[in-house]
Amino acid sequence: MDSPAPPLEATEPHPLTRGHKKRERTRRGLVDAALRLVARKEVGEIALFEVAAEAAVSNGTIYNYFRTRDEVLEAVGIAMAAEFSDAISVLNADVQCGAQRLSIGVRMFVCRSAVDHQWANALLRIIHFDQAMRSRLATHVMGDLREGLRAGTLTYADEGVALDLVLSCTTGAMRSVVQGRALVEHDVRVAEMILQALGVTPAKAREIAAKPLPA
Amino acid sequence: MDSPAPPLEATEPHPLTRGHKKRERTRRGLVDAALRLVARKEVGEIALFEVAAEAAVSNGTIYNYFRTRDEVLEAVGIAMAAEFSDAISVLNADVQCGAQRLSIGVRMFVCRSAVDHQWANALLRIIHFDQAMRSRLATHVMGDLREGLRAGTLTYADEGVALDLVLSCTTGAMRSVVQGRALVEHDVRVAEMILQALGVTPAKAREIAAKPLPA
Amino acid sequence: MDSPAPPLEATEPHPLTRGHKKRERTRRGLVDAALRLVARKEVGEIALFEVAAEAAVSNGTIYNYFRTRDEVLEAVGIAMAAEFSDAISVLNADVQCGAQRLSIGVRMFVCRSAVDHQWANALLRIIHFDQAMRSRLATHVMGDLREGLRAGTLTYADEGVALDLVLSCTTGAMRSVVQGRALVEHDVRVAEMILQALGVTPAKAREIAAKPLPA
Amino acid sequence: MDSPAPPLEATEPHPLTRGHKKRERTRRGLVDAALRLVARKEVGEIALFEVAAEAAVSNGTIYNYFRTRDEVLEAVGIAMAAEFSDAISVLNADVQCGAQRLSIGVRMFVCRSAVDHQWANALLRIIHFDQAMRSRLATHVMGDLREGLRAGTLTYADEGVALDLVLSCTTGAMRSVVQGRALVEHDVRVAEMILQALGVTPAKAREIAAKPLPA
DNA sequence: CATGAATGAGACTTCATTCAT
DNA sequence: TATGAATGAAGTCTCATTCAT
Repeated sequence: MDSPAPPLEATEPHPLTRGHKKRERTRRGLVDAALRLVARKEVGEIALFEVAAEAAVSNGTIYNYFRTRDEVLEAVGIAMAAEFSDAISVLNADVQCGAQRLSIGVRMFVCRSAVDHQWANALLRIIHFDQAMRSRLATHVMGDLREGLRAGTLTYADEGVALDLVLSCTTGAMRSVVQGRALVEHDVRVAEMILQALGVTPAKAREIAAKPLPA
Repeated sequence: MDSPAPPLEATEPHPLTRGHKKRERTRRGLVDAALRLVARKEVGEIALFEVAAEAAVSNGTIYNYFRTRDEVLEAVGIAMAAEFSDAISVLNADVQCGAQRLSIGVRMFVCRSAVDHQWANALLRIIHFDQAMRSRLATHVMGDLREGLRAGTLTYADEGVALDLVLSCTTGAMRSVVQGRALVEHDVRVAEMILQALGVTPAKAREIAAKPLPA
Repeated sequence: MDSPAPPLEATEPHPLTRGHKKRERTRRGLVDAALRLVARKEVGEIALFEVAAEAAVSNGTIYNYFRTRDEVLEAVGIAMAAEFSDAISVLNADVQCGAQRLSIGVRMFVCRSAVDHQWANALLRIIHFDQAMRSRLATHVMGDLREGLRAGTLTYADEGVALDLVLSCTTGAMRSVVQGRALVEHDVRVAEMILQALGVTPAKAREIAAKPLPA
Repeated sequence: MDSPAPPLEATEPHPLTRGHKKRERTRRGLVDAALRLVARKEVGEIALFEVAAEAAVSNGTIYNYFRTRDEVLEAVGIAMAAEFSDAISVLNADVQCGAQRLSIGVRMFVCRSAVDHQWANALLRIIHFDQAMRSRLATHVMGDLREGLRAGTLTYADEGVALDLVLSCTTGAMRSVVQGRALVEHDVRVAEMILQALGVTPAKAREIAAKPLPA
């Protein structure tokens, strides 16, 4: 996956085939299996026959769906990215304020990490090796940053640096949580500091960060 | 970033042997070779015969110095850690203020990344796979954080979260720089935001972050 | 090159079935597809799924017509042999003299090779791997040789050696032509030398070889 | 080996290494093993692990000497070619007359085929798949042809066609012999016909072909 | 019959590690 | 101690063949 990543939407090649229902199910099974493995071990250590075994299919079946090992891992990245987009869209539903949205996003990621270590590990690993994943997340964050700037809630010198900060701190916190260094209200603390870094006053930051998460 | 660089060489078993000078040189050559490779490719992709070739020794020679592949990589981590200690010691020389020291540390890491991508890549990769490395950095940062808190310059709710933030943001910025997203005064911007996150007012943060780096 | 083309179709098991027309068409499509592939690559390198793709049928369909990969290739040999019989029958129409018939046969094969490389390649490959093909050609040649001997036009010590010579030289020339080493009147030159080898005087050989080919 | 065959002399990479005696022995063992296999089965059917087994080395050892499967087969072609050059040089030692040399060459190849089927099979297979081999043989034959033409012993319209004829007939005869269709004095008969094809009168051809072979 | 997903044996290749020299 | 040949387990990928739909 170091390769220049062609733009692969990749999910409706034979929409009209007969057995295409089963096909999609198997493919999904393979990607899910791979995701479970990514959650457990380093990407480079995953053998394809493990993926096959985890998905309960034969060794060669993988190659009915992916031309190469890298294509499998790429599909994993894409799948996870899709999930994020969904998850994040839900969060954004009602909230208008950019700073608030940021806070909610950060906290949701941290909280989910605490609850679902597998998910968090998979995410962290994929962000590390799949550049595309990073930029997908960036898109969402960027929107919130700009909204906050426009509304005057946020102040920051450079958008790129701000984006970096949000992403790095969130993933850093997720890693901490996964590694067992979670605290009470870890999510709130992290969000608070991020907001301060983005120019929100400590008091206001504490207030925004403390708001209850949407159900 | 603190503490007078502890002597972390940890590898003088036979201080009085005859060929012991040469032995150390060869060993060092191997570790350096490995470091150069780590700078270029993912740790998991490095083959031992590449290390041997890079160090211009034979395949089997490696096993006169290391029992296993992992031991080689471990040594790489230790070597890099030693270098940090050196690098950081220099920074510590004259500055007393914790916030100031933090700022200088962050900026030095970011600046060096801009100048020496190989170094930065190696560091980022090693932090990722070698847990020990991370805690070594943490020690230094922690000292500065506490000093800042004692002096009243910094305010933060939780030390662990603050530590995470400093480390994540710094490595995040390094990654950005390595990937070509560097800006003018990137280091200053990042330090500024980190200070704000740690409770320093925007004005004061700007002032501290803007101070010239020690030669 | 002799004998009125024996009916070598050998594959009419159910002559009265309903879908039997279509069945034969599909089968023929498969064999033709295989032939096109044989013309392009070495027999051992041809994968069945390529045959299926080339014939625009599904993977498994092949097994409704052939029990095994080798059966497919065997059918290819048989099909090509049938074609030869046809091609050669045409030549036989009017000519009586064995030497003349030989000359015409050789020249036709060489000329067609120049015009249709695919055909030549397929033939050369099949002769190489399918022994049956070789003996089928031999039958035709043998007749002409004997006729020539009886008529006193040809003189040769051993029939087997003469046969070898005719076949080897003809296929050798075909290979040359396919590989781009064709000359003007290549066919005539080759026929001439073969006739000389078979005891025809140079002058007479030249005369026979130069006769125009039947339309 | 379909690739454009780089000019590989390939036999003195590390002439000064310590264990290079053993190295050469192992390499030779591998090529010999491969040759034995080529004599038994089609080139495309030879698996590398068979070569390893035949040479009594481990699977991976092959890759200490060859980068890829094709390189192994290429080495086989080169080895056989070297042997030919040697064999043929010996024949040429004393004989001056081109026609005579041709006759001797053809007969030696046919006779050796009768005695050593493995050798013949290997040669036939390699000529078929390794174009370089063919041109190497051609060089020798060409010299004799030209000498014969100059001396007036041979008469032929085109050198290329004559070359084809000599090579095709000789290999054709070798194949016959290997397949058990050998006759008494097969070699003499073939040489005789080839000479006739090259313009030698039947009487003279018989005389030249019948000369005893050099010890 | 056609389809094409699934199978699984088997091929190629890599590489950490051992060991005789 | 240095060398580098040998090892063999492990992994990636191909493809003939089967079978439920």
